[in-house]
Amino acid sequence: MVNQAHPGERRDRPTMHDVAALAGVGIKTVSRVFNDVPTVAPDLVTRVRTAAEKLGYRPNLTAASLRRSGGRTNTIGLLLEDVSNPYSSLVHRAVEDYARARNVLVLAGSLDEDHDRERELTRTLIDRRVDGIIIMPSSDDHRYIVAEQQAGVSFVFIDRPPSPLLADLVVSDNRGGARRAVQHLLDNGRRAVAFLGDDLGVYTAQQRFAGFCDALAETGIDSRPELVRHGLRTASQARDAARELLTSAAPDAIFSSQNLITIGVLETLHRMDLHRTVALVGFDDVPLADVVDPGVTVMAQGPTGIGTEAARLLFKRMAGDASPPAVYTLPTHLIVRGSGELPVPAAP
Amino acid sequence: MVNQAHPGERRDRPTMHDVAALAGVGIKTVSRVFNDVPTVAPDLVTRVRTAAEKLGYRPNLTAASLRRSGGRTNTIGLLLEDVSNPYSSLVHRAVEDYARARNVLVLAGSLDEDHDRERELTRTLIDRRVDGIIIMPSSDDHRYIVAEQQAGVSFVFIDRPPSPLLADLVVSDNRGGARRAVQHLLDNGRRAVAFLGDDLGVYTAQQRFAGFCDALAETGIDSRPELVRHGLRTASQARDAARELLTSAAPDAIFSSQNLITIGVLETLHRMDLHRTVALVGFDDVPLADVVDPGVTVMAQGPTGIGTEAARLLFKRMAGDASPPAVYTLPTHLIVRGSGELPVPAAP
DNA sequence: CTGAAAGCGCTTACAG
DNA sequence: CTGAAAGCGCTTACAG
Repeated sequence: MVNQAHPGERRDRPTMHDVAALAGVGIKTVSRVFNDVPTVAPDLVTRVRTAAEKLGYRPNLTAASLRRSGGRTNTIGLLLEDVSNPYSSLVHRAVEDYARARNVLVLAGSLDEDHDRERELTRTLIDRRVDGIIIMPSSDDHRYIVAEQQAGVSFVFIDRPPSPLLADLVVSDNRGGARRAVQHLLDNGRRAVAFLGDDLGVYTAQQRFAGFCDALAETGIDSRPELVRHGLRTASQARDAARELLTSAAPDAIFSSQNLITIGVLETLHRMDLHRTVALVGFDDVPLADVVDPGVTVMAQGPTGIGTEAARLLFKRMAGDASPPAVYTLPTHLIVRGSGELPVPAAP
Repeated sequence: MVNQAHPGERRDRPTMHDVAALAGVGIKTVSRVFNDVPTVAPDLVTRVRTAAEKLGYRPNLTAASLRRSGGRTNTIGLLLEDVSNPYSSLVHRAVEDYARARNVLVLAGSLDEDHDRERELTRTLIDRRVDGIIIMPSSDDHRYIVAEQQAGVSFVFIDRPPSPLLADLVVSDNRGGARRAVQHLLDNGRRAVAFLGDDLGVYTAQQRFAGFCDALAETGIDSRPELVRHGLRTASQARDAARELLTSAAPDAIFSSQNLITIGVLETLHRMDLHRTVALVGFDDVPLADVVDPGVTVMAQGPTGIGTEAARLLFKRMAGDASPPAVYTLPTHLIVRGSGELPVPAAP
């Protein structure tokens, strides 16, 4: 009778010893075969592979990494604001693709802008001995990474700088992109441009607000505090803030500094039937931007480019590059779709 | 002079031995302290914690799991169609939250509907000795998981059944949901309802098409092959297929069986200015569905519910539950927003 | 080219 | 309550 496995019956995993015994070789030979060491005699390779196949042997990579010089686990950590955020998840995919091509797996986690969670998750990743970490940080003090870097863990920051600047940073040109977005509204005849943004403590919000101010200053327009709203974190907060702002002040255009905010603003503009009157440019692209009427003009970032670049830098660091930390600024580009180019109503 | 760390200088990580030596205890005591064993004398706990703090000691969890009974790594794998797909990424977040609350980390990967990639990534996860795997499968033969289950790895499937049914499955009520969606179009006076869907080899596409047929049959409407398009995988393919279908046939309504397809169809309806004439109901919610005019009526699934339920089942299995595999069907719900309820034009 | 011994950083099993 | 020995499944360093 065949040794048929009984479902549910627990069976121990075979180890290198089992394979070695069945193949009639030493375990070191099994190790060589599974690590593709070329100097093993062909007939031994065959015997080992046959035995392994028969036993259903699979090497234990975590055990392997324990003794390996450098202790590399071939795993990297990726800490995002939220893995389900469209922007974050595109970064994630780019990092995954880059890593997978190099036989490295990605442990991803969401920080939700929580300082403590950043520390806690970083620590957890360290305890698993990841080889490197790509992080979209939520805290503003990163001195804790120094000890990890000395222990051999590489870091690359995304979107927001580590403080102090202890590791590479990959960012979009937030300030320049925001300036060009607002300039676009001004070029289209708008004069009372409102700003809706995230908490100013958030680096990107800060930079984009600075770009907003740059554009106004260059054109010689005074900034009007009643047209500015900070501290918006969700689409629904943005929706409410937009309604309040559109009711209390009279902007003729809105610059929304982030995709969730753009979505909230859009909802309000449509509800209040102002979508053909008040111009809108958003920072960061949004899904369906093409389908809404008018289409949403945005200053787009390239999450894929950011993820790929961050992964490239991380692997370079993991390979031993010890040059000083640098900042990599990626360009943004304007996608014109209609909402930013509405005809200005004739003056009364 | 303080022993200031020199940046860039590589420094070995302290181990339990180092902590034990500094604290003047055995390594087993250090182990007990870091595992919160309550029977350690308070002063020893203090000495160990102080020494660990001073050395910057962090336990090596991968080493710990090696000897631990059961060899648990406190890591699970999550294989999705694409981590950057809005639906997949919401499932991911739900799984992450459930796992994190239990001190378990998630290794996520994208399968892109590729059979080989499923095998390959599953194998990679196994080689890292994950405790369990949640998978949205792309292949149609899952006998390979039996050996892994016997070795103690738990599996839960999402969206599509394993074949044969070797593990738990969590799915939306695809067939029933599709039937109700199409019924909704029929209830609103539509009679020539078109179907746009993914490859029929994909389980969900199959089920949703069956639901489409159910609704027509119940109402006594003959199915018309010229109104059906299968094999659509991307938004742009759907966009083109919709244009071709709307040109060649004359549907008065469209049921799009998936979010990317809904997006493609929407683009075409708007471009051809048919969005107020041809009714639309999509399966699965899409972003900005509220903002488009008319709003997009959808039969929504709950990715968060699916992720949470899958995680709950996986942890139950990992805790030792050996009951027979079961199918968990989660309800879908109709979100009425306008596109499915357009007034029917008066007959000529 | 091959393999026996030692060791990676922990936990288990056991003795005191 | 505490610790010395053995072992998890591999790789390193070394001898033949």
